[in-house]
Amino acid sequence: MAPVRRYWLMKSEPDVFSIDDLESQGRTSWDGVRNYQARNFMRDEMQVGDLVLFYHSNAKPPGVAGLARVCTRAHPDVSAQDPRSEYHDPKASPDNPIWMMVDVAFVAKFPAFVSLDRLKQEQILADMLVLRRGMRLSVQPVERDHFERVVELGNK
DNA sequence: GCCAACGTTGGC
DNA sequence: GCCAACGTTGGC
Repeated sequence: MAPVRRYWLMKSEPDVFSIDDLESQGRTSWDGVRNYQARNFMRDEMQVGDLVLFYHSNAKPPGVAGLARVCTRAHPDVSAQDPRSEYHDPKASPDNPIWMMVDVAFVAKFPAFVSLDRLKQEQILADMLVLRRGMRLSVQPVERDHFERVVELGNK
């Protein structure tokens, strides 16, 4: 039975890590997620091969900058155990890492950046999670129809 | 810089 | 378990 591919949106502040950074590095461990719901998506539902909308948050303008692919299952985010890391969590330990991450690989930078304003103009995307008021989740599922439409917009 | 929305913490 | 206080997110 072929696995059902899922689609995701992951937020990154481009001042910290942008789609260009991912392109030059090829792949990265998605460290620093410190929200349980976001962690649970990575830990419980992400599969190798899932595709990801790479979203630039806290940016001018905010929006979807490109595509990435999940290339590992979830594994411990060891930055939580590093006292010198800005992502340090004193409750995390080798026996109880608490926080998890996946690795993602660069797939493409969109020829046309899909701004948040542009997303809001699309009727078909009206109930996309990222457009919901107060939606702060940095890792969120995306419906296939929504994913495909965003990719169309990005490739225009 | 503002601030609404949300998640977490901790006293009770 | 409640909830006020606090910290963070993230668009504007």
